[in-house]
Amino acid sequence: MTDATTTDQQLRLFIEAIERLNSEKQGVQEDIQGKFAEAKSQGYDPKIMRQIIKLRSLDRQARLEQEMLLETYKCNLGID
Amino acid sequence: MTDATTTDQQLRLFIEAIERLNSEKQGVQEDIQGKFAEAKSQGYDPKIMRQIIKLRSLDRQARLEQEMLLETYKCNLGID
Amino acid sequence: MTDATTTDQQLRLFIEAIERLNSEKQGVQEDIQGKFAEAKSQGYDPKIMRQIIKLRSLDRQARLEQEMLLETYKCNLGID
Amino acid sequence: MTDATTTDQQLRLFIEAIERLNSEKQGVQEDIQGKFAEAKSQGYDPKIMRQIIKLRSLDRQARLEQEMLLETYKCNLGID
DNA sequence: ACGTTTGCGCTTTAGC
DNA sequence: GCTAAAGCGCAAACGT
Repeated sequence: MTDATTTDQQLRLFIEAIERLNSEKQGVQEDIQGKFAEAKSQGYDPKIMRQIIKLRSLDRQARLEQEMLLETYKCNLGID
Repeated sequence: MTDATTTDQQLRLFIEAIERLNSEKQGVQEDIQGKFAEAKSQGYDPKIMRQIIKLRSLDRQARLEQEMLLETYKCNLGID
Repeated sequence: MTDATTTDQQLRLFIEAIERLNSEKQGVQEDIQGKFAEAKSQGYDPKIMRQIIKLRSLDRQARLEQEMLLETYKCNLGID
Repeated sequence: MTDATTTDQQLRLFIEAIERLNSEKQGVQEDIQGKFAEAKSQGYDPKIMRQIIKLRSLDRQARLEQEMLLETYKCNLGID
């Protein structure tokens, strides 16, 4: 077996692994859409649901930023 | 327990289920990035790899389209 | 004057207008970096400054999302 | 007025100046998108336009590089 | 100077 | 089919 073949084989494995993960991700995405559809069939508005999810995400991010900022201040003041 | 409470509870469950799936999706995405990083450390160019994956995906789509078309014909002709 | 020439001229004007706006944008970006540099020379940490700005932006976004959500609820309940 | 207050005030001014410049930048960005929308409504493909602008930009960069190189030589030779 | 990491812009996809 | 939003890739900025 030549080096070139070995190398190509390695690349092929990487590519196939990534493609498999992409399929997995797509599957999860379909599950998400299924959940939205299910909720919609129960009378919930998907648009509002997305806004709520977005808002909760923003709140989480803001809180994490707060903590990071505090941490940075502490580092700058030599408090560890 | 009032109807309103039941409804809110149901909505909450949908929201949390979707948020959980979002986390799952994010995890898979991180795995993908890990694979790219691993490939990069082996000397492969991630940008080129993405192009390859895209091309293979397009080919796959074309092939699936062909298969769907064939299936449609078969259905139309009563062959199954 | 042919139609083709007229069309090309119009496209050219669009392109040049956009390129000019891009230059303008780049100029503003340089002003921003100048401000960061000025602040840094006064002893302020650009990293912390960026975090503060980011945080204030997140807060603004969250507030806007809140208002949008409220508005959507009102629409759904037929309150205008 | 304490030093701390002075410092905070100065930081605040920097932050607000940068936020104002960010708004300005965002405004220019919106103008750009407006131009693209206008071009699109005239039948031009924004995607292709972006490719053209990118190409012209690359050419310009190469030209600027040449000019910088020339400048470097001039400095090295004491010509200014 | 390089590598890492974050922010910004584009592309694509989902909803109307 | 179009508009709007979310995810992704790229590039610039920071730290080492």
